[in-house]
Amino acid sequence: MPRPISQSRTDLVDNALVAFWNIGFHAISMDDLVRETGVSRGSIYSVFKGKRELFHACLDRYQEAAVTPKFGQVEAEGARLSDIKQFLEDGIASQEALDGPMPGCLVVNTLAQLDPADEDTKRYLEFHTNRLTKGFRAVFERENALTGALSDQEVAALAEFTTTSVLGLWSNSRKIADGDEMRRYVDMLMSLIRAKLGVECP
Amino acid sequence: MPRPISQSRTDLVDNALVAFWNIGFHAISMDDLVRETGVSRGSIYSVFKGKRELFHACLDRYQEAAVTPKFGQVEAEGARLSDIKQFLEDGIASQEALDGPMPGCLVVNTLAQLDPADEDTKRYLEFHTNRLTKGFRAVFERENALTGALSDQEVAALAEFTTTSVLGLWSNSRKIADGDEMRRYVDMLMSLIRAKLGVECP
DNA sequence: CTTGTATTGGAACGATCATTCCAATACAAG
DNA sequence: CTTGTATTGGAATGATCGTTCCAATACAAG
Repeated sequence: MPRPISQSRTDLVDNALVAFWNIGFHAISMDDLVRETGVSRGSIYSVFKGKRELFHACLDRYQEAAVTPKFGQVEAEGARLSDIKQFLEDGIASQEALDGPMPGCLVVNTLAQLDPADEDTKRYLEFHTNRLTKGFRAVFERENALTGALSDQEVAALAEFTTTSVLGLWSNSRKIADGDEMRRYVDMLMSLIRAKLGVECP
Repeated sequence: MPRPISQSRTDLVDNALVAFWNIGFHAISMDDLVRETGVSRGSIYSVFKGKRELFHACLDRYQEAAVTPKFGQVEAEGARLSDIKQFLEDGIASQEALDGPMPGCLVVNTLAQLDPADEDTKRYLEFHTNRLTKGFRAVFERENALTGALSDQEVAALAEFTTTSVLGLWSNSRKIADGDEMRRYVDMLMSLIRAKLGVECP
C-alpha cells in the first residue's frame, strides 16, 4: 500500500548528506538511506544512478549547505583574522548544539577512507581544501599588508598550514566531543597565526 | 589440496595491519585479508574471534611497529624540538618511499569512520593521541624551562594543538601525495612552535 | 615408518549489500 | 468522474559480506 507525497531532490540530498556525514560512505547502506531520507528506493534510483552518484551530490550540497554559510564571511571582501576565529567557533558551536556526537567534517571523514584510485571523489576533496586555503590566504595577505612581516611565499605556506590544521581539528572532533578542548585549539591556532603575522592580540 | 607452512601470529597481524591501514576497516573484506596476509580463513578465526578483534590487534601492533620506532626519540629523555621535526620528517619520508599512495595514519583513518558507540575502538585512538600529546608536552616543557616564555597551561595547550595539527597532516596525506607540501607544513609548524616558545631558529 | 597436531583450501551458511523491477497507489489535470 | 503521471512499498536479483565448518594435507614427534 504505497503512499506518494513528493519530496524534492534537495530534501533527499539534505537528508542523505546528514547520513553520509555521520555514518560514512562505506558503513552506510541504501536501506539506511531509504530510512533516513524517507524516500523510497525507486525514487532514489530514478534520480541518481546509484549510491556513489548520490554521495557526490551530497559532497556538492555540503559546500553550499554547510561550508558557505560559515566560511562565507572568511571569503568576504575585507575579512580579518577575527572572521577566521568566528568561522571556527561557529563550526564548533553548531556541532555542540547537535544532540548526538560530533560528526566532524564530511570532507575529512571521506579523506580517511578514500580509495586512491577514486579520482572523481578526490576532486571534491581537493576543491574543499583549495577553497579553505584560498580563503585563509586572502585574509593573511590583507593582514600582512599592514605589517609586512612575511613574504608572499610565507603567507601562502601559512594558509596551507592553517587548512591542514583545521582538518586535524575536525578529525579529532569525532573522538573528543569536548567543545572546550576544541576552543583551546582555536585560541592556540589564532595565537600562533597572529604571532607569525606580527599582529597585536586584541 | 591444502598446503600448510605455519605463519606466526605476528606476521599475520603485520600484514593485516598494512591492509587495514590502506583500505580501511569497513571497506576491506575478510577475503581481502586472507589474500593480503596469506593466512587462511580457518587460521585467522582460530586465533581471533573475528574481523573486529583482528583489527584491534592491528591497532596495538601499529603502536609498536609504526609509532614507537619513530616517536620513541621524541619520548626519549632529553628530546628537543629537533627530535619532533625529525619524527615528522621521518614519517613523511617513509610514506614517500612506498611505491603506492600514502596511507596516512591508521589512527586518523579509523577516527574518521568511527562509530560513536564503539567505545572499545575509541580507547585505542585516545591512547594514541594521549601518547603524542604527552611526548610533545615533555619536549615543550624542556624547551620552556630554558626560556620561561609560557605557563604550564600554555605548554599543555601547545602540546594538544600540535597533536591535533599532526592529525591534519596525516589526514591530508591521503590526498596530496606531495612530500614537499608536507615538508612545508612541518617547517611552518616548527616555526610557529619555536616562535611561541621563544626559541631561536637554528 | 606411524601417529598427532596444526594448518590448509574451499564449501557452505545466513545475512546483508547495491541494484532492478513492478503492480499498486495517490495526486494533478482534464 | 476519468486519465495520466509520479511515487510508492516491497519483492527479487546476484553479489558479497562475516563467519562456521571440515575433510584433506603437511610437518613434527615418536
